[in-house]
Amino acid sequence: MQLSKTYQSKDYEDRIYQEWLDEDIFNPDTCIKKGITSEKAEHFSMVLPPPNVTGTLHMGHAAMLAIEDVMVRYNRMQGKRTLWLPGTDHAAIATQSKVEKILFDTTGQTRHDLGREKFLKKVDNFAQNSHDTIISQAKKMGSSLDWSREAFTLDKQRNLAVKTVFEKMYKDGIIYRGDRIVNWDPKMQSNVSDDEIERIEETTDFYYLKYGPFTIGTARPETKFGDKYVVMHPDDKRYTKYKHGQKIELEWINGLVTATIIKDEAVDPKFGTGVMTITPWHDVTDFEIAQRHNLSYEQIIDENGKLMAIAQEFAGQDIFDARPKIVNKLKEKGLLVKIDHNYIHSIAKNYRGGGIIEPQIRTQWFIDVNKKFTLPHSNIDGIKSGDEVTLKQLMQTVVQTRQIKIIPDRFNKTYFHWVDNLRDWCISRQIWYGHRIPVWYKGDEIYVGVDAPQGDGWQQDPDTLDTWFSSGLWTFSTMGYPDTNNPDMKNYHPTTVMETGYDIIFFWVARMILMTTYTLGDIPFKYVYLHGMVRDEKGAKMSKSVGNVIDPLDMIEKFGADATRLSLMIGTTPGNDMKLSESKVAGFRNFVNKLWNISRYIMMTVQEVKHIETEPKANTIADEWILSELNQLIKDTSKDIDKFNFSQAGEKLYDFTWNKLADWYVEIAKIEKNKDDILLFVLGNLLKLWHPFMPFVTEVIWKNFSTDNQLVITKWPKVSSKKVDNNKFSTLQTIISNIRTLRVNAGITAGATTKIILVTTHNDLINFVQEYKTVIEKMTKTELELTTDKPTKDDLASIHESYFSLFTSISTVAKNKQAEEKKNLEKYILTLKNKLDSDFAKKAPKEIVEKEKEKLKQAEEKLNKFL
RNA sequence: GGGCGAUUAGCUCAGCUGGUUAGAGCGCCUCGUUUACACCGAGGAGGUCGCAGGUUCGACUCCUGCAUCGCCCACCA
Repeated sequence: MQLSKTYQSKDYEDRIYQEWLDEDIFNPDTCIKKGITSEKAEHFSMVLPPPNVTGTLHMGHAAMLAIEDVMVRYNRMQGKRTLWLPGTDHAAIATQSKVEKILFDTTGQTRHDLGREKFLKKVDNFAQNSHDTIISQAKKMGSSLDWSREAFTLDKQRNLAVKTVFEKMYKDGIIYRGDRIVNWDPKMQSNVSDDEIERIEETTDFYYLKYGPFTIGTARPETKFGDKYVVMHPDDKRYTKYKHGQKIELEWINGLVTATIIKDEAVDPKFGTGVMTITPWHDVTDFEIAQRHNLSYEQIIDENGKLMAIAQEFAGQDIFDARPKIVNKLKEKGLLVKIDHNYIHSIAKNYRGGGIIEPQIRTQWFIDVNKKFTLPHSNIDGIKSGDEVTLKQLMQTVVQTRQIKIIPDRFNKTYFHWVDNLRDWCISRQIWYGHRIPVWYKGDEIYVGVDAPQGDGWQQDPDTLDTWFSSGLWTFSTMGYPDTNNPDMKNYHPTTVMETGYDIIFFWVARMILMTTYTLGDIPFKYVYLHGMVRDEKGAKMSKSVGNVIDPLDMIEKFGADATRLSLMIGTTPGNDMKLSESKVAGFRNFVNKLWNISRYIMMTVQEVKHIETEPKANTIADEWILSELNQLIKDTSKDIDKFNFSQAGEKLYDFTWNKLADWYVEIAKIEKNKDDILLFVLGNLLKLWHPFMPFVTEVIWKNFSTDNQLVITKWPKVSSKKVDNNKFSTLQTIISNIRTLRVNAGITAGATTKIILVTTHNDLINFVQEYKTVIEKMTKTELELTTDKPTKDDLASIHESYFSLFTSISTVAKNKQAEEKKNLEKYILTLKNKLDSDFAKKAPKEIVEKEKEKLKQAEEKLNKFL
C-alpha cells in the first residue's frame, strides 16, 4: 500500500466507519457471537446523554462523544461486554419553541392557528430532520455507538415506560395534583420548573408608597391593586403597637381598602421600612405567607400578562405598559413617597428563549420528594427491601454511601446542596410536544393509567410532562423497561458510567438517580464523570450571536476527526471548562501526521510488514530501552484511563510517540540495523494504545499489518513484568545531547560533519563511547577521536586546518559549559549536604532520606569526573 | 446573602495522598532544503508557583486571612 506523505483524514474516515458498521462490532451481541467477548465477561455499559433534537451538534457534544468513546473503545479492547447506547431527546420546550419560532417567522402563524394535531406533525418533522443530522455527526466523530439499540425519549417504548412510572408514582401517592404557585411564562403559555428559569439582574426604579400609616417598598407597583395584607416581623419594635389581625382602613390605588396586619418572620426588618404588603397570587414568598396565615388571594395578572378587572381603569393593559401610568396615578393621589432609581432587581426569564416569568397560582402535577413510601425491592446500600423511604432520602443515600461516585469529587457538595434543598418537582407543562399526562377526567372522576379508560366521556389531561421526566428514566427505559425480563436490563443495568456536562447535574443526573432508585430500587450508574464546557480561546461562551462558535464538523473537515478528538481530551480535566481554538486542533493534526509518518517510515524500511504478537528479543541498549518504555506506557495508559485521567494518558502517549519513538528509537534504527521486529512490535502496540483516542488513523495504519482483525477489536496490550536497567541508554542520550549542544554552541552548521577529539582520563567513558561510536557519530554528525592524553601541539597540527578553529572553539565552549555545570553541581551538593545534616535525616521517612543520599552520591561522582 | 472553583513560563494548562535543581504543548529566538514527516529536525531563552501569615526537618502542594476573576444556588418585597 502506497502511503501519502501526509495523512489525509478525508480519504479514510467515512470508509473506516462504514467498515466498523459492516462488522457490527459496536453491538455487544455480535461481539459475543464472534468471540470477541463472552457472555460471562464483565460488562461496561454507558448510555449516551441524548442530544436534543433542536438542531445540530456543537463542540460540547463533540467533547462528550470523544471522552465517552475513549472509555468505550478501551473497555471493548479489554475484552469486556461493552455497550454504548445512543439516542436523542425530544427536549419538549426547547424543540416546541424552536418550531413555533420558525412557524411564526415563515408564516406568521402560531401553534393555535394550526391546532394541536397539525402542529405536532410539524414538530415531529423538524425533530426527525434534526435527529438525522445529529446521528450523522455523531458518526463523523467516530463514536462506537450500538445503533441497533438507538432510542428516542418520545418514542413508543419510552412512552410506555413514562406512563408506567407515572401510574406507579401516582398509586404510591408520590405524584399529586395541586394548586401551587408556579413559574408561568406568558409568552410560551406554560409553566416551567425552577431549574428552567434564569435570573437576570436589572436596574429599575424602586417605589416607596404610602400604605395607610406605613410606607412600603416595591419594584412592581402594578401588582399591588389587590394588596390588603400588610406584613411585618413579629419582633420589630417599631411596629409593636400594631397587632396581628388588626384591621385598618386606608386609601389605596383605586379607593378605600381594609388592610389586615399580619406578623410573619419572613419579613426582613432591615430591608426598606420593614413593612410590606403581599401579592400571594404572583409571588412565591407572599404565597407562602398567605398559606401560613390562611389568607385569601386574588389574581391580578392574567395568563397573557395583562391586568385583570381588579385593576379597574387599567384592566386589559399589559403590565409593563401600565406601570408608568399606575405610578403617575399614585403620585397624583399623594401615595408616592419617593423613587430609588438605582435599584437592582432580578427578574426571572424562561431560559429556553421564553418570556419573563410571572408567578401564577395554577393547578399542576407534582412529584412529592418528601412523601414516604415503601421500597419493595432494594439493591441500594443502606436501604433494605421493604424500608419506608422518601425520594429525597434515596437520592441522598446512594451518593453518601459512595455507591455512586461523582468525578470530580467536589461536585458531591453541589449535588447534596441541591438535593437537601429540593422542593416538590412540578412535572406538568402546558405545551403540546411531549409525553401527554396519562390522566383522564370525567366530571369529578379521575383515572390514571397506562391505557385510556373504557367508556365515553373521558377527557385526557391536555398537559404534557416535563422533558426531564422521560430523561430521568433514560438508563433503563432504553433497556426494555417495563419489561423487566429484557436481557439488556439484566446484562447492562446498572450502567457503569454516566458521562455528561456539569451543567446538567441537577436537571438530569439527579433526576435519573431519583427515577431509577424509585422505580428499580437500584442505582442508574456507578460513576458520574462530569466534563466542563467548551469555550472559545478567550474563555467566552460560544454563541451564534457573538460569532465565536467553532463547529465540530468544520474541524473534522479541516483537520480530521482524530485531531478534533485529541484537542478536546488532552489538556482538559474533569469538571473544568476547556478553551478551544482552531490552532489547538491544527496542532493535533500535526501530531496525527507525525504518527502517520513514523508508521509510514517503518512500513517502508522493514523487510516484511507483519504484526508481531510477542515481544521480540532486545539486542542493544536502545532495544531494551524502547521496550521497557513501551511497557511503562502500557501500564500508565491503562491506569490513567481506568482512573478517568484521559488527558494524562494522552500526554504520555504523545510524549512516547514523538520524543521517544520518533526522536530516538527510529533515528537509532537508521544506524543499528535488524530492528524490524521491534519496530513493528512497538508500532503495533502503540496503535492499540492510541486507538481509543484516535480510532481512524490508527485503524488505517493497522490495515497495513496482515491481520484479519480490525484494530477496534484487538486485545489491549499486556504489561510484561520484565525489569530492565536503562541507565546505559540514558548515558548514551546524555552524551549525544551534549555533543549536539557543543556543536550548536560552537556555531557549526547542522549539515557539516565535524571532528571532535574527546579527551578524558576516564576509562569507562572511553569504553562506552568506543562501544557506541557509530551511533554517536551518526546521531551527532561528528567524527570522534578518543584519547586519554592531552592534545599536544603536534596533535593539534595534525588536525586538518579547517577543523582547527573548531577544536579550539569547542574546547572553550566546553570549558565554559563545564565550569557552569560544575558550579551548579557544587551548589546542588551543598544543598543536599545541608539537608542531610539538618533534622531532615532524623525526621523524614527512611526511603526518602535514602533517596537523597543516593542523589548526593551520584552528584559527587559526577563532580569527580570534572576534577 | 450562601456555596464552589481558578490564580504556576508570553498564551493554554499539568503537577495524584507535602519530599529531585517546578513540567508539557503552543508561541518566541538561533541554526538547518539530512529521501518518514517543514503538518519536520537540533539547540535555546523564559517562572521568587496571586499576596500575607501559619503548621513542618521540608510547602506549588496542608491551614488561616486578603485580593482579583469566573461559575452555581437563593423568596429580600
